[in-house]
Amino acid sequence: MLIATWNVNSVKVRLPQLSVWLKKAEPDVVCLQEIKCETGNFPFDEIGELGYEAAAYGQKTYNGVAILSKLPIENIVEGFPGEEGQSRLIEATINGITVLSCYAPNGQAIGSDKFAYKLRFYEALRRHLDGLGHSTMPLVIAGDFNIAPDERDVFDVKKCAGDIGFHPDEHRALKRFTDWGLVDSFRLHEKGAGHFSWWDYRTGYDNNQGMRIDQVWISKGLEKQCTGARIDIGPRKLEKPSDHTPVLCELDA
DNA sequence: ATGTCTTATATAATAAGA
Repeated sequence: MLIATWNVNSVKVRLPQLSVWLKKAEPDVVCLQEIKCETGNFPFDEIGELGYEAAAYGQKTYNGVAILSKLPIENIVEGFPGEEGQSRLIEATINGITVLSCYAPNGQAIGSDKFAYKLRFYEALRRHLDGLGHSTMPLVIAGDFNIAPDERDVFDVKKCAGDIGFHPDEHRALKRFTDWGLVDSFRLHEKGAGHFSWWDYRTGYDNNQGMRIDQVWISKGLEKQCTGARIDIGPRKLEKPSDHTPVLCELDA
C-alpha cells in the first residue's frame, strides 16, 4: 500500500496538478492538507473520476484536511478535541489501518499566541493517540507538521536555529507527540541531509532553501512493513505549484 | 526586512495566514 501526504495549498487551485500526479504516482492513499474550502465544496466528483474515494473536513478560507483512497474508507472521524475550531485532523480506517491526515499549526512567531496554540495542539495530539490505543496498533499519521525534526531537515542550521519550524520548544513538542510510538518512515530509508518537502514561495525553489516539515509517521507496529519512503519533488517544479511537494511511504500491507 | 501565493471582501486594492 503506497501512502502519501501533500499540502496542496488550496485543492481548488491545485486540482490540475493533483490530477496529473495521482495518475503518475498511483498512490493508494493520499492525505491532503490546506484544502482551503468548506467540506461541501471539496471536488468529490473529480476525485471520484480519478478512482478515489474521499473523506474531507474543511472550513472557509483556511486549513482543511482530507483523505483520498482507492480502497474503501471506513469509520471517518472529523476533528479532535485539540483543534480549537480549526479543521486540522481527519481520521479513517483503510485496509485495517488507522489513517490520520494532520495539518499542525504554523505558529507564526516564537512567543506569539499562535505559537502557544501550536504547542497546545501537539500536546492534544499526543493525548488523542493515547486515546486511540497502543503503538502496536497499525496507525499512520501523515501531514504537514510544520516542524523540521532535526538538523538534516533544514537548508541552513545556523540560519534556521530558533526560528519557526526549528525551535527547541517545537522539538520538545514533537518528541512528546512521537514518543507515543511513532517512526518517521522517511528516515527508515534515507539518512542524508538536504531532502525537503517545502520551499517558501518568497525565497523560491531553485536555491533549495527548503525544510522537511511534512512527514508520514507510522506506528512501531507497522515499522517492519515499511519497505520504502521518498519525497517526490516533481510537483514543486510544475507551473503554479503548491509550496509543498508529496511525501510517500510504501507499506507491505 | 524582503520576497510570493491564496482566500475573502467586494468589483480595486488590502488584509490575513503561511
